[in-house]
Amino acid sequence: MVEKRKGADRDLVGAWAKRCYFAGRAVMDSVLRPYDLGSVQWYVLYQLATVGPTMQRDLVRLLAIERATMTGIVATLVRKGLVEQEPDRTDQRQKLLRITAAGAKLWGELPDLSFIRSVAFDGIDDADIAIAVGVLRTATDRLEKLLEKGTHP
Amino acid sequence: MVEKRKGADRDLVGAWAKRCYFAGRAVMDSVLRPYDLGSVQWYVLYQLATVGPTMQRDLVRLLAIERATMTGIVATLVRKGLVEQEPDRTDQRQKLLRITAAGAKLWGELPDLSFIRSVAFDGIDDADIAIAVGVLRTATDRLEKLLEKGTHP
DNA sequence: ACATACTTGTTAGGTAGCTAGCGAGAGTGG
DNA sequence: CCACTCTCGCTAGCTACCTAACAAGTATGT
Repeated sequence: MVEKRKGADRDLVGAWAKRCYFAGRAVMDSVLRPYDLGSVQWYVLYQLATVGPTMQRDLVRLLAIERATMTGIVATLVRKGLVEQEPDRTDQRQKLLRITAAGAKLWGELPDLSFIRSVAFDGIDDADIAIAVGVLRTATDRLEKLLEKGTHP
Repeated sequence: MVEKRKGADRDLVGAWAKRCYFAGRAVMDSVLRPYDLGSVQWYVLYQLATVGPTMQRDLVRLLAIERATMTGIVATLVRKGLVEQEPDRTDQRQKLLRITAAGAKLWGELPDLSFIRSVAFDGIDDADIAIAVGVLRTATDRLEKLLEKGTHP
């Protein structure tokens, strides 16, 4: 009876990964809305506020998004006056990102977001969470490799 | 040594859920690009081709997206001539979606996408997949409930 | 019968992702 | 030294997600 439809959950991992991602982002967005900040903008500010000035291309790698996507996010933060962008002295192609005084002030006013993770995962067995991470990581690796091969003749 | 940092994986579930979702969508998009179709457009076509004419608001519920998002996706499919949209006779608010001849023809030419799930999950223990689904579902439920309470005073 | 409330879809505007293609700067081989 | 290639960021244009506000149609309560 347990074997009713073997592997039926395969169909669901992707769907739930999507819904979980969007649910988490929705909570984050709703907390950040009063501050007129998006979730990825928050992450860039987090990096610049807690780690320090960072090269734009390093942030691209950290967030695992495309260069073009980062361009837009940085442009928004610069437009709002929260972040400064200046060319590196030795390599003029790269740009260094630095939080501004206004950005640091806003960062100080933002609420702590760690409650989101608590709500989502408190009480769930750590071993189960480790298994979930393993499944997602394996699937992602395989899909990303497939994509590489497919596009790179 | 295993207990090094209890619950460290909590920080990762969200990140991997996101990457897994985007990796899957990227593969889907790259297969569908030659046909000038996006992943959600594919799903709408799938529904209309295999199940039959469907009310727009039912599709909204099936895909768990907002009405406004669906408006855009349907508009694109109508513009391409793949789908027809007509008001229901008894309830003029609702709109019925139906695949067109051109849509059915295109549907017949599309490749099978099930290989994506095989690549992602083949060889992974079914029990582990079930656990992953459980973790994602639990976290999603809690986040969605939190959001409901927060926005609905 | 009519005011009120709910449902459905649309419009407007914003966030976050993508590809394709360009240009400028930096590195490399002949 | 010059051509070639690679890297980094930007632009343009697309998909897919969201909220907020509105209009039209339906349902409901007095």
